[in-house]
Amino acid sequence: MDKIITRFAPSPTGYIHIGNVRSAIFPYLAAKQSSGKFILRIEDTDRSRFVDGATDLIMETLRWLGLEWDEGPEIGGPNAPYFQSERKEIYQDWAKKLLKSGRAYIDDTSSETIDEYRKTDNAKKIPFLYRNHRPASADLSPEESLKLWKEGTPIRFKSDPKPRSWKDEVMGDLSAGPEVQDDIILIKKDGLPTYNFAHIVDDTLMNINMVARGVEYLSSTPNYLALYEALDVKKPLFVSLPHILAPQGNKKLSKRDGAKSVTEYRADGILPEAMLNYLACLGWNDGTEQEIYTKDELIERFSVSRIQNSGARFDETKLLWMNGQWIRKLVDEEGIDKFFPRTLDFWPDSAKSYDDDYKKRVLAIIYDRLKTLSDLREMTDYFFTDPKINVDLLTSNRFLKKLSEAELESLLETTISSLETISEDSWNEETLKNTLNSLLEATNKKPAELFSLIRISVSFAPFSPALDLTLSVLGRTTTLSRLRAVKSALLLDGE
RNA sequence: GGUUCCGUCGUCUAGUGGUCCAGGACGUCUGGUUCUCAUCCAGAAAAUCGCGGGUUCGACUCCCGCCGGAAUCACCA
Repeated sequence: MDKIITRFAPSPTGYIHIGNVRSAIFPYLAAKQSSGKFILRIEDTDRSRFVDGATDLIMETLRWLGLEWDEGPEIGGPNAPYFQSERKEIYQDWAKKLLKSGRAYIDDTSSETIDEYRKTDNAKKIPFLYRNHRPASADLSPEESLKLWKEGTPIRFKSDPKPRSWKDEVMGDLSAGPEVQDDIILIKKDGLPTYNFAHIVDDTLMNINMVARGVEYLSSTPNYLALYEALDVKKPLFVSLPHILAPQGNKKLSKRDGAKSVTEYRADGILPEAMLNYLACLGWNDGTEQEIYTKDELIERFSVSRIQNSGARFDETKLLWMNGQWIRKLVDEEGIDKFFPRTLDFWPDSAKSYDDDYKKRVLAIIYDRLKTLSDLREMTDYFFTDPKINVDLLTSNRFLKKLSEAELESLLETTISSLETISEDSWNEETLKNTLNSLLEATNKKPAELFSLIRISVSFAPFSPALDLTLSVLGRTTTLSRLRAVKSALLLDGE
């Protein structure tokens, strides 16, 4: 297979959200699969939309997802620089080539005049095409144009409108008529190129042979085709990526509908593995029924031809499910010790004073009910701090409400004395399980009653892991003191 | 408005003329796992394959028309 050299070419206008990160993921997978190259190029030719720090945000996102680039900012490479703003002369040289071959012209028509053209055409109900209004300078000889051009004068492409057809790896065979081809701006008044021109120059220079971008570029492709021809350079493979749709409606997901940045999900406790997996499988599948893929599996199975050609809706619920799957997969495969560092930012404040070893023990019994790492904050508080005793919660429990407070108190008394017989050294899951079981027999209570009582007394949480595990991690001292505290509270309440 | 693209369960999708009265996953519901919540397991409901014609012995799959949705029409990318 030919090596695929491709690129992700964002504009530094803000963060990357889930709606546009696919145009990084898919080309990355294609490049890696073919042992090719994935290049990061920053398209910062529009200085009015430039946002400070956006490039860092973009790089951070790519790195978090594990999409390392082979050439680009901070890494360098044979085609540096990778910021378009630093490549101005290159584009101007290429534009001059077009001037020289008569395929471009200098044009200082004011935007007011252009607006007027547009208005009159609209009034006449004919589609506005700039090539119907070419200025006199379009007829200048190449030598004159070249001599007259100076920075500050825009350069326009002299289009060659005719029916064009091309192949898109996702959409299939496409075609468009001459009516969509026009004299597009190559070099702007500020001397910088437009995207339309710059990306073709850069892609050519960087030997890029596959261009993946959103479907919004589909309608400009005929113009690009004309440019490739006029420049006499090789065309890349075109890959059009359908949009990701917002949760409601049929519009593409955008920041306006509150599309979160990819890294915001990191703060929410989403694993990069899950995010990559989810995003890759949104609008792509390998034809099997597999749902969970590692990055290496994605690289191995990926194919552009299996990218869906209609838009896909972003479904956070499924992402959450997938994240839970990944938490379990990673812990089960790599163990708690290796997984633990990922959880560091997500423990409740009350956990601060506890050592890693204790937190790991908590994690080991709780991880299989996490959907996100941030669930840790709500789910583990009682392991680190004594819960607030709430007698009502206890007495209104559906299994306990048929017992009187006196009965509950005496049950607790029995439990305490029974647990006291376990020494500090033998306080573990197994002993606890046995003790709890004999307690069940001795008291002649249903597990629903006895275990609910103990569980609630010790946690006052809506749920907890299995009782023997919970008590074993809490430890002898804490367990007993919490049970005693509830017993006294019950006594007080009864008076 | 012109041009282009798209159209299978609520959602993501499998499906390239018969093996599909349409399969999987998320979500929902039910049951099981000594208490809870979750996991896990078992099961259920859920798509007249956008609509209408045609081709064919046979169409979700091919052709035509229509409808619906989206994208684009910048000295933005």
